[in-house]
Amino acid sequence: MPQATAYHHGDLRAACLRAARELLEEDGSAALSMRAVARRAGVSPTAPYRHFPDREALVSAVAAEGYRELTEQLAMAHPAPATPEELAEVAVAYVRFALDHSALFRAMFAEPCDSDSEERVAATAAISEYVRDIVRRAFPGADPEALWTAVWGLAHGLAFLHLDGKFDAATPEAVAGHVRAAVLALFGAAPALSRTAATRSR
Amino acid sequence: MPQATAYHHGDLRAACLRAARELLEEDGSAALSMRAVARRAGVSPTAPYRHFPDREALVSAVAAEGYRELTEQLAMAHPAPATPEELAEVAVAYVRFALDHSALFRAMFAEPCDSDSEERVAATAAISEYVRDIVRRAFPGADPEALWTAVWGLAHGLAFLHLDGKFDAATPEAVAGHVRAAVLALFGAAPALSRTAATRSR
DNA sequence: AGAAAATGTAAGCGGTGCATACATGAGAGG
DNA sequence: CCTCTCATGTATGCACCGCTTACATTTTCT
Repeated sequence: MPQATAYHHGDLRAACLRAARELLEEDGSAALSMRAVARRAGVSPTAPYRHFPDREALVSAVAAEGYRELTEQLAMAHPAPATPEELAEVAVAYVRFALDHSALFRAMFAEPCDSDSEERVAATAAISEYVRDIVRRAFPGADPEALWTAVWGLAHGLAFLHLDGKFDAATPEAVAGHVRAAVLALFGAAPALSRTAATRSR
Repeated sequence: MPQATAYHHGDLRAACLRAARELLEEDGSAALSMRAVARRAGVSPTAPYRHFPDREALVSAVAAEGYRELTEQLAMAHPAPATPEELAEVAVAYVRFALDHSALFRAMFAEPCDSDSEERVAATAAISEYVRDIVRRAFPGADPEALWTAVWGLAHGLAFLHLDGKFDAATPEAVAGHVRAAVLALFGAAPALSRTAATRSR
């Protein structure tokens, strides 16, 4: 571990990540810039390039942090969801994370990424695995590959649509209620749809 | 309608929109810039500002076009979907649109927008209405507000996850099969989940 | 101690959004 | 027909951006 001096920072990489997170939390609308990160870290504009080859690498690194935190939040919402209500709570946690850390969430999913960051793909693989396990436990009989995709997609889509202001997101409670209702409606309506389809095919 | 001369363009606003669309289609990774649009339209760098107060206004205008086109594509996939298979086809069309016009789709949904564009909110309202109507027709008994939200969210989430390379999107057929399977799995698995929940609650 | 590698700085290029001031020409009022 | 007005174009300039290249400082290895 390097020593901190007047000239050398000591742990600039970590300082950059911290600065980037702070900037994202403070101004969710502004795009993250290398120079702003450098300023925040109290260092010359080009210093961060010693630790991140380009802007995308920095974004990928903070995104990877975000993936890990999101996974934690989901686990905290319910350790092993099995009922529709419990699954809905996990979806609520997913959407809440997106709204509470909107800029970070956008960095994680909305920016085009070349997926060249090893740390990043590992973190996304981890969250995928987590959702997959939930679904496998909850739906022993179904096709897990198709179903975990659908569940993740549902939560992800609701998160993005809320983020973009397509739905009312005035209060956290309103959002939670909305997401819960949507998830439960989809699960609850499926039998009705199947019945309808069966009736029509007669 | 103004006349075109050597000095005055004639219909620069439309030319800017066309140029913006072309740039988005050509290089889906680069961010749309006012100056690039101006160059493409063969006009000075600041000329577009006469027709769009800022970059966001231009993006909103092309996004509004995108919403209308997306709605068309959905209608073309199936005029009045009622069965799970038909609904899945609409979802496939949604995801295909996102992948075929990835930069446009990102402009429509991934960029933070202050929703100050009247044209834009009207176009999003139209697509919302379209999905709502589909769901109302297909699910006469269910809570329409919650359910159309869920259906849109599902398609939207699958689109974004594919766009971000979270799933294999090598061929259009693979994507279509994936989306179809996900939608059908969610609808098909719901009864199984209910049964599981009922069993556990005993 | 001296060489080499790591990590910082300084300067500069071409790009961007956008504000401000100026140029052009089309259409309305007389 | 002439002039005035104003919509629509241009020119210029500022601050910011990502990133490169060259240079300075410090640590570490031999």
